[in-house]
Amino acid sequence: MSALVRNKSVGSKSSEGRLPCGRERPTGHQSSFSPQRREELKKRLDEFLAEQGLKRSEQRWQIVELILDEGGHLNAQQLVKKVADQYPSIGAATVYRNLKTLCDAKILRETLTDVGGRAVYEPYEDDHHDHVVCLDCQAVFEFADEKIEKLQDELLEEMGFREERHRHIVYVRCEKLKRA
Amino acid sequence: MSALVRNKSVGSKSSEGRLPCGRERPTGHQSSFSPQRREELKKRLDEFLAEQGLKRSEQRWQIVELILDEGGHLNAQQLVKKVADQYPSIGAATVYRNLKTLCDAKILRETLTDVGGRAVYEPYEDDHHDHVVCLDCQAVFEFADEKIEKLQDELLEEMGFREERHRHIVYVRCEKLKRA
DNA sequence: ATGAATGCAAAGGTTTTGCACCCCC
DNA sequence: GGGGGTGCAAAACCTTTGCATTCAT
Repeated sequence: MSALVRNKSVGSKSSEGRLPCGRERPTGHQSSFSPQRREELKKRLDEFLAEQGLKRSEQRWQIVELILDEGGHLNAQQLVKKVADQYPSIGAATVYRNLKTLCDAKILRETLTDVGGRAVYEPYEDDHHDHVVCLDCQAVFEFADEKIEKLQDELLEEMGFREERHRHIVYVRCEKLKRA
Repeated sequence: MSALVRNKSVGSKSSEGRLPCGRERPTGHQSSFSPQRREELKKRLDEFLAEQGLKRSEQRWQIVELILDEGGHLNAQQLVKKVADQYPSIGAATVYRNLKTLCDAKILRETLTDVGGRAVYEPYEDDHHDHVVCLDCQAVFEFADEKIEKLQDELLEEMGFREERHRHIVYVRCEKLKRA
């Protein structure tokens, strides 16, 4: 089918191979990046920092490593918590400031997929995709379908608008997952 | 076409027939409810309150009237502000508590269409629709398309999920509106 | 040494909660 | 009169900002 499905991210405890709700992850799930991808992203950040005259502080890299460990979608609070656990001396303000920098560097991008309406950060990629979010455990999956996008654009055109960007989120519940 | 387009709501100053950005509203826009619809909704609320053993306080009805005046989508802060303007003695907590009650009563429903990621309340209706939101002026319009919904459900099915609910928001910008 | 980055704390903004008082049924 | 509702203030949250200090270059 036309659906490009990449279940590659998840909520708060990625290292254990389980969803936040305690279930096994769906097969095919990538809980963190390949070493190559990690290096690529760090190199990209390095270049950005150099270009912009910004600095390579230790905290910056510690935060980046944690984000890369996570491998997928996470929101600011999750990251703040993760950082507080690993590096108690790093303050929340630093995390927020670095999230902003990482978005500027196009290492991350902000999307609004969170159940509570908060921003979720995901690895920046040029391809577009939308999200499936579990209302019970906050796990986030991705989906993409050009047919839907095409219909949407035609519809907006008819309405006299032009899409700037969009967000299409489908909510599901753990208990009703047929797999995982 | 299959698109059911009902441009019936808008941001903060509905009484003036203009969008928040100062433009004229698109033709066909309904800035508030018909007297019949208002009565129907108030009756529905009345019944709900009676059923639940809740009370008909004056403040409750004042808030409801303001919501009905608005006629469309508004978020909690907009309502708090509106209430503070009209009835300075009503506190914000009362507004929030009543918003919750109105959702329970299925007079309103919560959707997450707001640019800042905050909940927007809209009249509860059994039909489903999605939203077009202007990033510049926060105006909210509705759209619906069964073809998109059908594709979406098929796709989710393929992924092994079952939709609980969804949110599909297309963002546009005032400067680029071809009409309005 | 110069400017960026950090940590801390304070301030902002939004929503929730506790509690005494009020008032609808 | 009893329980829901209100108002106020305080508390909870999350995020941003100011400022002195530290650190990278």
